Amino acid sequence: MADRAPRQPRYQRIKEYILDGIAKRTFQPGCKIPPEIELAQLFGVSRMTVNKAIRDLSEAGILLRFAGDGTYVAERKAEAPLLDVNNIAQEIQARSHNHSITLYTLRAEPATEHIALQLGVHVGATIYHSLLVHREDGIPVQLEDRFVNPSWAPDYLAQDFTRITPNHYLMQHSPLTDIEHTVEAVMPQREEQAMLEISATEPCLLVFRRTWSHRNLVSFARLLHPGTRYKLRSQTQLD
Amino acid sequence: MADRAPRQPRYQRIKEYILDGIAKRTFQPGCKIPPEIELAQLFGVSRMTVNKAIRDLSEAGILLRFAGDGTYVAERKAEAPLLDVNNIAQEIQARSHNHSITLYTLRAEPATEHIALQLGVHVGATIYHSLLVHREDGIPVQLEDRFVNPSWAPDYLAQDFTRITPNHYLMQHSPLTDIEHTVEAVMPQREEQAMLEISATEPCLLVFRRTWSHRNLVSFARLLHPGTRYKLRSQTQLD
DNA sequence: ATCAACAGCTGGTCTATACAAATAAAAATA
DNA sequence: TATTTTTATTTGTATAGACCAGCTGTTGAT
Repeated sequence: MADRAPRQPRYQRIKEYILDGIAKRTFQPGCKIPPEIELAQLFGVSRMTVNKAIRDLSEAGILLRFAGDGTYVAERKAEAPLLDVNNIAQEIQARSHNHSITLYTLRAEPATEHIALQLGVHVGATIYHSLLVHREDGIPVQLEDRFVNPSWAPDYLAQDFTRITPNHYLMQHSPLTDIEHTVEAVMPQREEQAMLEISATEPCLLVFRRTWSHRNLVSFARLLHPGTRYKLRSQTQLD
Repeated sequence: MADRAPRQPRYQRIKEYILDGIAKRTFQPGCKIPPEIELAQLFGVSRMTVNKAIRDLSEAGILLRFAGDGTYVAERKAEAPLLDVNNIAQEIQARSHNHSITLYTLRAEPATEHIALQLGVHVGATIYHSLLVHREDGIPVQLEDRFVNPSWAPDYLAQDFTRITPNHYLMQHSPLTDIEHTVEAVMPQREEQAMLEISATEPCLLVFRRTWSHRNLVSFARLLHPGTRYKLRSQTQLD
């Protein structure tokens, strides 16, 4: 039991070499990197080992491979897709518009069966609940109905959510490690129509979002957007 | 130009064997699949070839591997990230349901101003247009209205889209390198209601998708999903 | 000048083998 | 019985070599 040193695979060094080269601009986006056989000689490994390293980077979208031609550095990085979607305040500010919040509810409640299931707590356990509307230049663009597990955000109720967003507070206190989204189209309920200042016939985008911090399910949010005022957008580069 | 037969790699057959087993419930979620060496004997290939097949499925989140133990069928369906929502056929098959297509339109047309803008061609240029409905066990789940740049998919009109999906054809002929999505909630038009067999009051998820292959804007699709029959789902692990 | 045939390069796949590392099950020990 | 050690199994990594298919640039013919 002496050597607990986790021996690093050789292909790892090659991956680092490539990634370093990209970071240091030795390998610029769009340029061709040395062929497998050359890297194999350079590192003193077999071609298949180089292949493993390059293939990994290719599957990760960092490199583009063309049989008979060569391997190229991808132009743009794959962005974390839906991350932008969560920070609506940032989004609005990026458009040079004014972001404001109307707070409707902020309190501790017992968890209903549905909420308990989503948050992974027992029915009746105390959870924190916030309900607020995000506005862009005064116009409602998102109804945020959020349930938080008190264990991972004890000071949640003490925050001033007319000044900072729940998302902002949570990000600071329990770093986001996992997100789950589901998106569907729905018709708004009566109270929701009022808070979003829309008609009963306007379809809405409903986004459910659950966020984890190191395996802990921190919060569960229901984000409702008027169909005519909001779009989700994402751009990704694959391989 | 004799052999247009795209020789299929051997590991592909092994992947299909596994995926079939999962679809047919021979390999149920959580159960262990045969070890590499056994599959190698079964298919008469070397272990490394089996390794490639299993590794691919593992990286896709369909299988879970444990050194010294074995390979297991993943419990949760690796839900496609929102961006992967492209392959609706695969999604349906993963649920062990029947996927079918009703084709409404497949023809060449002059590009309207809007389409030209989206596809990056000149107004009036000839583009290919397909309109079809995807069904899950006979029930419409997606209306696919697609416009394709003929330059990157010359044989598009010759395909039998009741058998393969446009997406499948495009993936084979111009590997996907970039995707752009926008998502919004809308009410369906009259004709759309009919094709999706829904009522005029059912909100729909409208997904615009543009796909690139090595910088070339290949296709522009408008995907309409009945709100009550479809959800987008995405799960992201950050770090 | 244009086009077709060819050769060389590059990645894609595959083999047969080998050893390492992790795990589970069996065996030996306290 | 409970714990430790051993063994067998399984995946992970790695090699050297091989052939194929697609791309590019060159050569050669028209």
